[in-house]
Amino acid sequence: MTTPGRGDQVTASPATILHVDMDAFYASVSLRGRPDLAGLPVLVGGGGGSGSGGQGARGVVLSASYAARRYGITSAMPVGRARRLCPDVVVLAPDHGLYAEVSASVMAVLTSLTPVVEQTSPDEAFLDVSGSLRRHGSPEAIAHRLRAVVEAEQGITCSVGVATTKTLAKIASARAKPAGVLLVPGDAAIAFLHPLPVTALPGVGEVGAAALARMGLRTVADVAHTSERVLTSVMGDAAGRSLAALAWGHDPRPVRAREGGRGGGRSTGAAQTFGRDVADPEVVLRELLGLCERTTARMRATRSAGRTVVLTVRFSDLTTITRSRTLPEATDVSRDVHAAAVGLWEALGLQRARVRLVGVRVEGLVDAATVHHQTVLGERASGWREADRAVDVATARFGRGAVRRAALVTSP
DNA sequence: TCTGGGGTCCTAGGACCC
DNA sequence: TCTGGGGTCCTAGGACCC
Repeated sequence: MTTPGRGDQVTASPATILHVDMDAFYASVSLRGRPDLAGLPVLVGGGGGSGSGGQGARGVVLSASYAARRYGITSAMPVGRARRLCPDVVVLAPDHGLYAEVSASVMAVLTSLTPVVEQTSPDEAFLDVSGSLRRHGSPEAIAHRLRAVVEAEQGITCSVGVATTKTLAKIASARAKPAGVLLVPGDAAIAFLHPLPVTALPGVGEVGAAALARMGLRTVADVAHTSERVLTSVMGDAAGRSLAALAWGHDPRPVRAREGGRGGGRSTGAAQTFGRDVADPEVVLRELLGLCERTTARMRATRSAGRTVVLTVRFSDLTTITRSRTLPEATDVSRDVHAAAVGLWEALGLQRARVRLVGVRVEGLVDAATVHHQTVLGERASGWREADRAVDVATARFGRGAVRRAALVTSP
């Protein structure tokens, strides 16, 4: 509790929410093991095109070092374009196992400062430190300490925003980069927020910004002084309402500690861009089988099952369609998902279409334990579930690809 | 020689039920 | 025997985020 001294503006709430964001996370982690590359333009990315033919030309930048950013290289940019911007850029393949390890270590540091940690991605988290002030000092002191500990223990830097709400803390951490701490006290929120461009608000991307610009709205202040009715008419109901609130710093969402991060999620899936566009349906179908197995293996590993199977097809002109089918009961059986996906593919009736990408997702995930398997009278117990388990066990022991469906084994 | 892969959330229309 | 409107489910597409 604060002791109200003279002149203390007793404002709504103190700034006790922290947003921690690792700086150029994947690139920084990969560079730890390569001191010879320190300070050089480096990007993590590429890969891509494990499908038939072609070679990594279709990769994008996952993360770029700050030296690389000075050449205009940004994440999500095609690697080819990055190379044109900076011919000397060093391209490293991603190491997701390592990133997961470092991420867990960083989250452990955060959890040592407060139990209220909400991880939102491998390299970002919100903290509510209102219960930790007596033990660890002011929110700003905690932010500086956390930054120092992460850097000392993990050899990578992060930036921290400190504010009264999640959105303000997130905007602040972005403005603190790299390796900084930015505190936005409650009574300074509007002065901080209003001069910023609308794209500073989470949820406003290229399309949203263009729509707002057509009405002459470019800064957060412009949005703040526009009625919610007008905003919803341009941006849609939900986005308009949230925009009207965020522009005045309002954001009631609490920081929610996640229980152990167990296999939650509402959907899961996999997609593959071919190294070269594919016209042969057999190739597409073979890829589809692999994608279904990858997806359902992940579901079994997280003990989830789902009912809606979604097929995604992207054509050579980049137009993308989705088709979905909802099953009578949730499943994690590879064969069920595959059957639905193939049914959706065949219903498209494509003739000689040039396919760039296929994907499979399963939506409406629930805890697999809650799914009751009614066996229809007279139907033989299928055994496919047991077959999947056997594959999972073998894969765990011998690695991915140890066991494959006959259709996946390409003959020489 | 453009634009990956993993997700979340929202919208909108039609079916269907009350 | 005219017909309002709400709720939910399903499907398709799109914006956005990391």
